[in-house]
Amino acid sequence: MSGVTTHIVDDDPAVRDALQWLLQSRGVLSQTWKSANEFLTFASRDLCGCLLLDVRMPGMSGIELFDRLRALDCRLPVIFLTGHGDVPMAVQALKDGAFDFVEKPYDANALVDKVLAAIECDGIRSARDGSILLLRQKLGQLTQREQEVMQRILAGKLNKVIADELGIAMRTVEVHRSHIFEKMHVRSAVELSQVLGLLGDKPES
Amino acid sequence: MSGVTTHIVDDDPAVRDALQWLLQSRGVLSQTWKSANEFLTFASRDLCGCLLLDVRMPGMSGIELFDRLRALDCRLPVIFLTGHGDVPMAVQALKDGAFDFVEKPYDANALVDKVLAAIECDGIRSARDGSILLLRQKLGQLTQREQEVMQRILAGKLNKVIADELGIAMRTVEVHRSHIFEKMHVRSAVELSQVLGLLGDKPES
DNA sequence: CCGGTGCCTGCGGAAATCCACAATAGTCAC
DNA sequence: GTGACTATTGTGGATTTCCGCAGGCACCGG
Repeated sequence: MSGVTTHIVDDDPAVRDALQWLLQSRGVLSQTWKSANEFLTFASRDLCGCLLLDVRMPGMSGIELFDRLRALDCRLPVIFLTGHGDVPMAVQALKDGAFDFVEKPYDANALVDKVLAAIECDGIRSARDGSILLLRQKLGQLTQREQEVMQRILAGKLNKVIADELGIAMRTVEVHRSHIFEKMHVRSAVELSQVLGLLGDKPES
Repeated sequence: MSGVTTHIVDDDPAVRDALQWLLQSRGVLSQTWKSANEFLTFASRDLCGCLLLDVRMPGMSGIELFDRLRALDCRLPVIFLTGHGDVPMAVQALKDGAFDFVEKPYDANALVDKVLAAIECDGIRSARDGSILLLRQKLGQLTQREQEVMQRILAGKLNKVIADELGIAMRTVEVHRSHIFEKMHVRSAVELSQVLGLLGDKPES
């Protein structure tokens, strides 16, 4: 597990250093990358913190890196930095889920504030993602049959009906039911439906 | 109930007419307003469609109108139109929840597409808002006591425990329970918790 | 005063849930 | 083959839920 780190991707060494120094002066750990590709080889789903991304770079652009990260299911909040941005580009980036879009030259204090906000936002997200992951893990422990039964329990069906639908004895349904509760760490169908409520919701922020 | 309408707010008559004509040519009904104030007197929570908003206007600016509408709980998706926009302004608007931010001169086809997207988005939102409203209405029909009981049912407590906590007989709890199910139009505690799941979720889109 | 509503309670029974104990059978890996 | 896991079923009983029937008490508006 890599800690909370701000990843800086920029082809200009001076910019990288300035940003790293700025963040360090405010107590924010950071790591720098010379190109989109370099970061991409390192990127994974479970990074924590945020990403400061230059738009215009030789090779892969920041925008393209952004898209690729999304494809890799990397949900790190992204703050774009650019000296040659225009409104449509900023709008598109934000609509695609970027956290912010800042023009160079940037205001140091404001930028740090944005980074801090992004980090906090990511903390919330990753906490929620964690509990969802745990939930999926528990769900994965369920047998095929148990999942079939669970689905019908959540539909509010009586054990008798479920047994009928699956062509098995009511007693068997009861056994599955108790196994489900045990594996999902809940003690009633109500709790179960509440816990599973998290899954259906869209992961917006 | 006013139907799905695109509201155009711009101080320039030529722009208003051009936009209205453009939208009409693509089958989108619209209504025009000469100023932010004029629209504000008309605005209400239950408008349907979208809002095309000029940023720079004499008197109240589009941004300010936007803020006021949010304060009035008017959730109409807003597309900003401006000839003098900059990146920070666009970023701020989008982060505040604007649907889009378009520079003049605009591309006619692209703009109409954005309007259509906004209208569709609003349709989804208003449908969800409608069901939430209905839900709150049903909740409002519940007696004080019934709400207390419901809360404990959702906590997964047994009737016996609930009776104990409220200092009443178990039979009474049962009566409340059945009244709750009846008023909420559900037939089990599981359904109840699922229906109420909609309320807890943030209304993002 | 009377009717309506909300809140509370008891009785008794049908139906459903929960659970311990006990057992059969198929699959799969070691 | 043996052991682990899964699916299945049964018996029997304790507990809980659900519901109709019946009644009491308080408050409030006509």
